[in-house]
Amino acid sequence: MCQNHNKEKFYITTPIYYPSGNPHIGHCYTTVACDTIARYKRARGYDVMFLTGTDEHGQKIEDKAKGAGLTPKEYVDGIVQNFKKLWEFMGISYDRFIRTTDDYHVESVQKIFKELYDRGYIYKGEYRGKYCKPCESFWTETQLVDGKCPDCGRDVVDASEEAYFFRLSEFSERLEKLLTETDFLQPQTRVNEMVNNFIKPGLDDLCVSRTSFTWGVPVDFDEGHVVYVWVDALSNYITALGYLNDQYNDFERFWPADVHVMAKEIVRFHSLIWPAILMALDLPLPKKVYGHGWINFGGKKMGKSTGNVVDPFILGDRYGVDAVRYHILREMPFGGDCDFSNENLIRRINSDLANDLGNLVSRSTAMVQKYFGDTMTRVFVPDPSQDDEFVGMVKALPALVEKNLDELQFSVALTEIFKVIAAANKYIDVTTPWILGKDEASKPRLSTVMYNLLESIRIISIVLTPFMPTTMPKIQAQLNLTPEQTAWSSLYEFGILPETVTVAKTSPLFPRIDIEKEIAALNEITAAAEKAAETPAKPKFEVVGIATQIGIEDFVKADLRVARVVDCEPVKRSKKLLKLTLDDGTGTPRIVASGISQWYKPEDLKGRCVIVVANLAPAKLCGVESNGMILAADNGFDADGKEDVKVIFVDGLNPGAKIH
RNA sequence: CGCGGGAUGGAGCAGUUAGGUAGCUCGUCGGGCUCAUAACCCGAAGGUCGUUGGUUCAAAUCCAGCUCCCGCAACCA
Repeated sequence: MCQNHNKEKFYITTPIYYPSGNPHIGHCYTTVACDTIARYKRARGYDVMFLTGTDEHGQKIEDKAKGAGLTPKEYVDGIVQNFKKLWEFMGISYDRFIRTTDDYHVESVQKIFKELYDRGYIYKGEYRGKYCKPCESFWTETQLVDGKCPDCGRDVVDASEEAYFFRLSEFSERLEKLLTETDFLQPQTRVNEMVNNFIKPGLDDLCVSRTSFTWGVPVDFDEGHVVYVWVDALSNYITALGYLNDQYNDFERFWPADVHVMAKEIVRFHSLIWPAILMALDLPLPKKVYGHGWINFGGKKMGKSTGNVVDPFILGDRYGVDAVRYHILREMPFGGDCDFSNENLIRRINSDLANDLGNLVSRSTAMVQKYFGDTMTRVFVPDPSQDDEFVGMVKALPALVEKNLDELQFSVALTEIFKVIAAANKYIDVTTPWILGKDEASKPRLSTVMYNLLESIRIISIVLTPFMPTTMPKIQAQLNLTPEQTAWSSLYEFGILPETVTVAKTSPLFPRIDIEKEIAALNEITAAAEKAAETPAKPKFEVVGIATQIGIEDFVKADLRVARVVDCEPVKRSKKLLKLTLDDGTGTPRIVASGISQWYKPEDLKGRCVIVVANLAPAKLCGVESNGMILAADNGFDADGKEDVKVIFVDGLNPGAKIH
């Protein structure tokens, strides 16, 4: 338990992922990035704790499980296996994997919740919101669609439930200082967003318990309450170290975390809520929170099928896991988003990995064999005009890589490494070994040239190992390097490679890919996958359950009228709304906003007669005051699997006619 | 006037914090080389840096307005 305590520690985490679906390339990015840092830090001699895991509670999981006919635990057990399989496949060297359903975590969360309660940071209050009875869900005003439940489209009612709240508002000042006066949150651009959007308008206390679902950690001192996501999920970073549990005993050793890495959409929780919880517990704060960008597909967010094969298993199988790791880390700029396409992936593999790196190793080892046989002994014959610039670049590389990896700038680090690879290829052109090889007298000079090349390849292979942990050892094996000669500490000297070196030639490390054939093949896979996904989904119309019985007196309250659409235009700043001007027979134009722009264009509606709920209380939607509601039917799903909605048209009837 | 990010040669990006000859990768074209995975090296073409106006000797960079794209909008995990 006390081993390694003379070493400096380094604690890095991914978020715990939500297993409501299988892992995808976005999860891969975060995890591969953390893995690369973890490997790098281990190589530099740190005692590393690399944590990942899954956040398994909540309504959504409960629903998904129900849909699949499983218990929530059965459901997440399956998905979690897929996460673990993917991490193994991707070569992720995590030290610990936490599941929020693990007993020790549950135990700790209950204690943390109680501790916060005892300290007065959690209090019992009332959670108010809009409630949809059939869905048993609470919604905020802003989540409602046309004032209705975004899930089922039915009416919602004002309702409240008893809930516990965390006094987040008390931490505003300390949080603002933390964000604006330290480099806690990286990259810096995210700070403005947090401060302007959340701190300045004033932080509200946070609802941290629920009674509307049961799949979660029970509040042990108040039956019926379940700990809501924040305390449950965020605290994984300390419970996984043994905070308030007996499962582990590393909290003193590893906390505070050196860096929490995550995608930008959950930066808010990690830079506001999590520090506040820690402040309330009187615990040290993590040193850094790093929010990276997203992998997009042609500008679209990932998730839907876009004609790209993005299944990491398929890509890894076809091109090698290291190539996929390399590509996503190389492509993602610091702080920004990147576009992912199979074409770019293949291009990058061909140009960087096959042509530049793979071919460099191949031609270098081949020349040693050709001119010296398997074993070469260097006779030192330098030529400063040819050697010095190149050797200087190689010597400068380790420091550059370290600097950029310390700042999580993967893309820049790789760019620097590949500049040296390009310089090595150029060095071959400048020194023309094939000419030196023709004359026995120039063999000594040739041996120096080849030595410099092999030594630079040794160094390149070491700095690339955290990125490509499978392929680099192959290169090192070709040069017969010992562990001492591949240690990170051996980077700081040019000339570690023995004077007498034996090389082996192997098959290409990164075979070139025929881009057109490959894209065609991938498109076929995509098409097949889409077809498979579509087929069972097609006849998708489900009759939703009939709502609670009402009396005639309830029904007649609704005044339904025929109305003619006089004018219609899209609502600015809204994706779903159309603004309709109706003639309802009263002579006064009636403005109604309706969330149907996905299915109807303004010209589809103009002049047609619809049914309007005429006595509905006005509601303001995206700046438009809506007086009433158009009747429409949820018609299940169309051929593309998208929701289908049809407006009820009653063309030919008199505007104003009452319907009963 | 909700908040934030973006708009730079055919594609993808850097450069904008501290204004001073517009850079990288891929692609295209021409040349070189032949050790190598038809790869490597050199060179060329290609941009009024979204738009309008302002500050300045000088603006991709600073200021103001506008257009378009993307994301977020607090209890969504």
